[in-house]
Amino acid sequence: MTVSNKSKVWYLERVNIFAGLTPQDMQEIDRISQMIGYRRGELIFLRGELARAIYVVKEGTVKLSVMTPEGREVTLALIGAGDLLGDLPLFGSETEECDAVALTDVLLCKFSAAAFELLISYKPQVALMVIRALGDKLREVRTGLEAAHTKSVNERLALALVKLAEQHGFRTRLGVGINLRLTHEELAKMVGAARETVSATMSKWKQEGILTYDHHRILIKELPRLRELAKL
Amino acid sequence: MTVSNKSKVWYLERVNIFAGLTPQDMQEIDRISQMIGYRRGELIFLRGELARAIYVVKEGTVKLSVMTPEGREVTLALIGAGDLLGDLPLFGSETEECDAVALTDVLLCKFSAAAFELLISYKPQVALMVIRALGDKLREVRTGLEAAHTKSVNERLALALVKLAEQHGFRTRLGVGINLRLTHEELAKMVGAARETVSATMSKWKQEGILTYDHHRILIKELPRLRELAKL
DNA sequence: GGCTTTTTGTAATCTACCTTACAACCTTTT
DNA sequence: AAAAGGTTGTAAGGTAGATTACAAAAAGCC
Repeated sequence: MTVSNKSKVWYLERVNIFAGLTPQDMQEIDRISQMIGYRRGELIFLRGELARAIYVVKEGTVKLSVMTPEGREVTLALIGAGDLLGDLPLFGSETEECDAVALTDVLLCKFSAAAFELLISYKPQVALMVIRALGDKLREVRTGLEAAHTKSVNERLALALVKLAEQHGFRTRLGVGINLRLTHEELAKMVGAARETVSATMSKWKQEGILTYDHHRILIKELPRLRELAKL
Repeated sequence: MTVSNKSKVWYLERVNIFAGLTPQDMQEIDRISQMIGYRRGELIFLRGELARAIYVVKEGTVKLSVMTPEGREVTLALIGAGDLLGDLPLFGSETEECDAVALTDVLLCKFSAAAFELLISYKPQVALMVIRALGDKLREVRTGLEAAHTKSVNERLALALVKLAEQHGFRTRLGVGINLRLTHEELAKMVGAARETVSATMSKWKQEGILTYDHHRILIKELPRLRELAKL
């Protein structure tokens, strides 16, 4: 599903990677990129595919995951608006290293490897922002690894929910809502746990009034208590 | 311990980040950088310190770790020759996010944040190599996270040893040696396990002839079998 | 060479969490 | 409306691996 090429600039202005560029620069970026939309559930790329393009997420969120040889899925990251997506040769890998699926309807800005590389070569500002974005990702995954090695499943779950609330949540009168239609199964894959354990803990927290959920929509009612539970 | 400033160029030539630069470029890098040595066990920086410099490892290996609030240490990565070290503002963080300790005697090439940023700004080639280096790191930590979420302690230990053999090992007639003076405690912090579990497994593998160790020096005798055990 | 400190080996508990197993429910399809 | 498929709640049983606890061995230090 390819979207009209007009007025991408409007979107691009609020993207991290391109922050602080002049309108002319934005038009140049507009020229060399292409807008692509995906529906919830659609596949963006698969592990092992030739990495021919890099994407910047404009709207929506993308799930990055890998399949173990035994067929278990592990979610490595959720990529939201303003983030980079893809493992292009530029980043040191010929092929994609993860599967990418649209978790919501998604709007992506697509660059060919060559175009992006060229852009970086004569817009050092963009290079710096890419470096910063990668640094942020690295830090986030490291936090996840630390958690996996030292925290209990419940602590990791609380941590994941806090992070979701911060990065994808929206304030309401009753608390922070998360609109990603995450099933307990999905949460389990994010924290590295069995779905049953996640269900048990979620329903306990629901009873304790820390959060609610319905139709795969989570509402965090007491974020501070969740923070405590995450030992953060 | 600061080392003489002469003839750094000789070293710099074999560093990933600066691969493919001209001799003039190397001299420019020589001019804006500073060589620093650390002894085994010395502290390079601590989490929370202002990140004022970035380092490129010339020789030796550095351990990156974090301390949990409860006082447990988690090893996040070993940084070897040619790698980047440090969380400078450029990467999106004002302060260092980890502790860095010299695991062997180490020789580092130190850049001030400003100098490095400037270097990147007018040497896009360097920017590309930095991006590649960060991409590699990211992929490595993701593999670790996947392992933490799906593999058993023994599989993770086997995996860590295979990686050590590949990245820090040297071939001998009897197998691949690892000269990092790693105690079982250190191995445990790398794979997220209790030291006792690591000791038990190591001594089992020693008896089975897969590896030996003595004086904290590990010799992998049957790398292929270790790969099997890692389910790789 | 003796003394202290660190590292290793091993074994007996104990527990968090996975696995297995259903039943109820909800959602989408026919 | 019924059927099929996916999601959730809950509980019993099993196990990997943490914890605790020592003793032996090695390494660094005086």
